[in-house]
Amino acid sequence: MNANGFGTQVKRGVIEFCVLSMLNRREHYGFELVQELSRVDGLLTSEGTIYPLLSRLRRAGLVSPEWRESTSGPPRKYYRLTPEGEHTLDDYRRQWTLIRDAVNTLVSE
Amino acid sequence: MNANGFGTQVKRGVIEFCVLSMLNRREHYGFELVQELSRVDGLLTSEGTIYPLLSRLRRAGLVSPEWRESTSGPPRKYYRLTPEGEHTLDDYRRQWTLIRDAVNTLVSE
DNA sequence: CCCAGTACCTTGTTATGCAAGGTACTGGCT
DNA sequence: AGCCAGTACCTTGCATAACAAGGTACTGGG
Repeated sequence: MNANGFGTQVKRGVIEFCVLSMLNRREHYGFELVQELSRVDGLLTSEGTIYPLLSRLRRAGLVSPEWRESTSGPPRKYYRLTPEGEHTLDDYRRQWTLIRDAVNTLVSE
Repeated sequence: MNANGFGTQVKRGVIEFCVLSMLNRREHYGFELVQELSRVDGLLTSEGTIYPLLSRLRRAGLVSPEWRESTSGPPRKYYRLTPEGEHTLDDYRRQWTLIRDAVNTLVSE
């Protein structure tokens, strides 16, 4: 609960920020987000994190989903950012920069 | 719950990292930590965050407290890092660097 | 004499990462 | 035919931590 705790806690909110950014670049479906995030060192995540997150984002009106068939498996639910999602992403970018720089300053001494 | 949510969630764990770093530089008492952290843009925090955090750190053996009199008010509980605390701080530094760089990469496109 | 400041603490609410489990379809191996 | 791994969606329950709000106790100034 300690060795893993730090990563777990910091990821709170950071994951949401990352997902919004990825959806801003191009649309993704949930399973794809899990795989791409897990490939990044330090952001290992799971379906139990991403699917509820996507539901929250949809309920908040930040993303909109669209079912689409796949030739190689079950249908996929693609998500893209809404205008409100873009606005929120801008907000998060500012807050992330603030916090990141604050931490770097406090910690580098 | 959205405008403030991001900051709140990202701070989870980040605050612990900051406190450990500050205690590594020199000993601090709780009220002092609240004031110094609140002076930093983006890390605004409160006693309801810091005191429980210090208790957790003490129970985990990462910090050790020491009461000391003050000439200008109630006695203060000064905390300093234990050797185990220093070890944990090194760990957190590595994890923070990983996550910070991962987020910066994912987000800057 | 009260009120603001310093300094400690706790309780309850809320949010969210994650493990674990469930459904359903496809394709390959034996 | 039978089975298992992979793809893709989802939910429930647990543990954790930030924060608001409230409580205690001492000090010094108006």
